[in-house]
Amino acid sequence: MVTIKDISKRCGFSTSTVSKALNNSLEIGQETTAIIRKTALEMGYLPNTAARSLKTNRSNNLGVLFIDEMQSGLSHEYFSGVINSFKVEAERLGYDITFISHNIGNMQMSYYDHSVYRKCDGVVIACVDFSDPAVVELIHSEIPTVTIDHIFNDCTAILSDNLTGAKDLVHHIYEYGHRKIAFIHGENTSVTKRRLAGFHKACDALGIKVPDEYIKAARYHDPRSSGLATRELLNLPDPPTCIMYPDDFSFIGGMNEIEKHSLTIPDDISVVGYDGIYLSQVLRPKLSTFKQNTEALGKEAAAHLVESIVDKKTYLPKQIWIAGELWIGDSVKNLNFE
Amino acid sequence: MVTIKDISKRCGFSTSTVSKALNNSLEIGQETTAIIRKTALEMGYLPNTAARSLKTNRSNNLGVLFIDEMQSGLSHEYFSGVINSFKVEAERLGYDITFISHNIGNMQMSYYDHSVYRKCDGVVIACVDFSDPAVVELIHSEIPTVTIDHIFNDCTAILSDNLTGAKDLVHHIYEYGHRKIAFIHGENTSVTKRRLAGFHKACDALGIKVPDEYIKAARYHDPRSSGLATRELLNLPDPPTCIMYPDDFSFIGGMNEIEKHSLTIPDDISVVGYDGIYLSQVLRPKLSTFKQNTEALGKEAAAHLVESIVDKKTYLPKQIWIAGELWIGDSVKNLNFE
DNA sequence: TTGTATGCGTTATCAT
DNA sequence: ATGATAACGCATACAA
Repeated sequence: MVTIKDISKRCGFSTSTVSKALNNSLEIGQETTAIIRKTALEMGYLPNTAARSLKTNRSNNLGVLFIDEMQSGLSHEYFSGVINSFKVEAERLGYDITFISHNIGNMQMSYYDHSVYRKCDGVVIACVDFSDPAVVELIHSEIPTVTIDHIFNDCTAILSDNLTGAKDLVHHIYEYGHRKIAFIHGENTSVTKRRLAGFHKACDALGIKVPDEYIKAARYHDPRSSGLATRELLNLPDPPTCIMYPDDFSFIGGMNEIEKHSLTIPDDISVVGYDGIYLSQVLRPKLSTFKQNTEALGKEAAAHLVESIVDKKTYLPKQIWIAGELWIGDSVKNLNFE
Repeated sequence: MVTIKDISKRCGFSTSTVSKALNNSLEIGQETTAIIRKTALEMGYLPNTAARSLKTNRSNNLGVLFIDEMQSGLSHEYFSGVINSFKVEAERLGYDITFISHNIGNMQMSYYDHSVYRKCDGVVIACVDFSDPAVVELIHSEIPTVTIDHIFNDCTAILSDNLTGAKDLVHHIYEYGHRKIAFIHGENTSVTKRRLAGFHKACDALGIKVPDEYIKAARYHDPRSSGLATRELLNLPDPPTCIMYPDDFSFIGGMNEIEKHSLTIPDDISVVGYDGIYLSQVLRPKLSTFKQNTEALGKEAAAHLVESIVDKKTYLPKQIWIAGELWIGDSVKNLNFE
């Protein structure tokens, strides 16, 4: 391990001069800086992050906290898309990422503790249940945080535009002639609230009456609960002609249930998903869905988190809305040509 | 931040005693240890990883290096499955994970440099192209490494049993009456070599002759190239009755091509995938495939990597083979009842 | 503009 | 069994 001391010896400047030069300090003469940087490069110098971190209390490390209730981990395509994009942007900005979780070894610790333990300069939080006290503790701590899809006071939020998403879907379905639209929603989170609001707003605007029994609760990313909800909807005396699902993945549960009823999509029943995961585009019929821009979500999250770290004194929390895109597939029957 | 010093003051023992007690050193009396650990807990002490790492040259941090040529990142379900399982086991053993990559900020560094920079105690490597010199450099360095699906001398390898996988698929296809089996394979890696070997061995054993034009090269996780290969196969004067794909994901390219030819799976053409990703099970017809045990792969990788770190002196590199499982779907037509 | 000295929090060596 | 002290590599306050 070549250290600042080694460089210092090699080129005859003191360690502090070397240190300053390597940090592009303006105190040091240009020529000196050049020499020092050159020898550092030649010697293959790498800063010792531990020493630097000990001294500066910064780690160039960003924490990533994500938990979904289904424990899908990285196989949750929406989250993994966001995280991957977050990682790319974080690395571009000079940060590594560390996953934050409860238990490390036999140490039980809170998310906050883990973040402190790893000296994360900031943490991005994406999860379904933002009411978890451990999550709240972290958000209200002195550690800069950015949330995905949830608004906290004094914390920047990167938000997928769920209101518009739900609206756009309803409008699309309406344009195809449907008037009996059911909505299976996920856990009662702010995401769900906004989607429900978008759904009802659009229905109101279009003059569609939605019977209470057309609104069913299920869970995100859980085909089973969406399957059950689907069954209830199909068994209704006056069933809907189109079902909106919590997400593309959950729709699979509905799909199986629809198959069991010997119904065909979209001829007997229309459906739409949400997310625009890869799967949605290779199913037959292709699923109509609302594509969330995971790439932009992750990138913005990293950019704002880093900004809030660097400009800690002046940074003001923001809410960044990320637009999505309606993807029209073949899962909604066009009733206009009947 | 509560430090050892704070604990030392509070309970009247020296910092070194406290340090030893917290590390369960046998030098310290049981009673003393108990007192110290209790106050540490009360005060909410968390070790400072930077200081510890600076002193011990260990970080309790494992590097994860994964690169696929298609840049799919975490959306590559096979890798993300392995990594997620790796992460879970690593955390259980007291390690955090850090992603290793080339550029961090404006620093260009090799994978090895990055691993050193982050003081990784060990690195797990999963990628398509193990011939990359930067990967080889890391593997041959003093940093303990474990590879996934590739064997290097003096480096533990966790290997999915691709030979058996290909064999099992061929046998299944054969049992369903097929004799004209084509194989679209991925890049020329050791994984591909083993699958090809398994394919040919099985065909030989079953007395199947495989014309050269039934073997097509494509790329893993790349629907486009598999689509092209599929087209070539379908346009053959004597086309195969069953096509084996590099992986489930790539199969989608073949599926589209088959659709374009107005052929139906499995009535006109049978297919099998590889991997057993979620997608394969919700396609209609359900894809017959070989499920790789990503969970076991990740877990074993973490366990062996940690073992090689802890028992650095005595550890001997191993090769761990992980069995998979044939998943029979509906994508291979049973010709026996024709 | 450059150099000297100090301390971040921890562990390890050595002495008691 | 416990304590004093040094050192890990770096950044910085201060001196020159």
